[in-house]
Amino acid sequence: MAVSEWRIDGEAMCPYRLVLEHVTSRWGVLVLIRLLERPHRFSELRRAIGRVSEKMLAQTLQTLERDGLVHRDAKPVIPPRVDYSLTALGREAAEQVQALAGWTERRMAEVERARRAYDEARA
Amino acid sequence: MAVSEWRIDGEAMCPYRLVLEHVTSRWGVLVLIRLLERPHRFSELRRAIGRVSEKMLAQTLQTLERDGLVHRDAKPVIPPRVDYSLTALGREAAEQVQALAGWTERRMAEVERARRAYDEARA
DNA sequence: CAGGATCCATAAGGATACTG
DNA sequence: CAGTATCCTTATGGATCCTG
Repeated sequence: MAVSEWRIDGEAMCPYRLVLEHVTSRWGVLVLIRLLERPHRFSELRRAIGRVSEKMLAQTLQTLERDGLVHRDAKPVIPPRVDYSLTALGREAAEQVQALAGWTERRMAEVERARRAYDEARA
Repeated sequence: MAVSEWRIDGEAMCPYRLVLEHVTSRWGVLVLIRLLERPHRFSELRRAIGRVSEKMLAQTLQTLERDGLVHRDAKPVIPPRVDYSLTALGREAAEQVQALAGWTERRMAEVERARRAYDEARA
C-alpha cells in the first residue's frame, strides 16, 4: 500500500487541520510524549505505549516523519535497528501536546466529578 | 441511542487518555476554539465550523458537556434556543488546545516543506 | 431550531502471517 | 528486529427523516 493511501486525510480540508489531527491522533499524542523523553527504537515504543498494533505504530511514525516532526534513523545492520527521535519542529509540537496532556491529568478529578453529576442528573 | 453507547471510549484505557481524546477529537478541537471566542448557539456553531453534520456536532457537545467543559443553556422557548459556552474548566482546556492549534498554523509552512522533501525522496 | 433515530459508506484499527 | 501485506471487525461520520 502506498503511503498516500493510508494517510489520515481525505483532504478537502484546510491543511493545518490535518497536521493538528496528526499530532492529536490517538497514537500520535503518545508517540510524541514518549519521544520527548528520549529517542526510542520501534519495539521500545511499542512496549512503552502498550496496546498499539505494529500497523498503527508504523503508520503513525510515518505520518509524523513525513510531517517533519520525527526523525527516523535506520541502521544497516542485522538484525535491523531503527531509532526514532524528535526533530526540532517535533520537539515544539511535543511540548504543546505534553502541556495539554499534563492539564488533562491534573484536572482529571474535576472531569470525573462533572461526569458523575451529569450522569446522575439524568438517571 | 443511550449516551453511553456513542461515547468515544471503549474504556479499558487510563481515564485521562479519554478526556484527551475528547478535547483533541476532530470536532472537539474546533468547538472549543470557537467557544473560547464567545458563546454560540447550536446552528451558529454549525455554520462557524462548517462541514460538520448535526449528529457529530451534537455528539461532540454532549461529550464535552458531560466532561464538564461546556455549559448547555436550553431556553424553554419556541422555537427552541440553546446556547453553548465554556465552563471555567473548559476555558482552561480550550486555551491549551488553542495554543496547539496556533503552533500548528505558525509552523504549517515548515511542515509542508518537510512533506515535499519526504515525497520527493521516494519518488 | 435543536436535536434524536436510522441507515449506510468508509475509515480506523487489530490479528496474523510473512520477509529482508 | 522492523516492518509489509492481507484479511477482518468495529467505530466514525454523514445523509436523511422525524419530532417537540
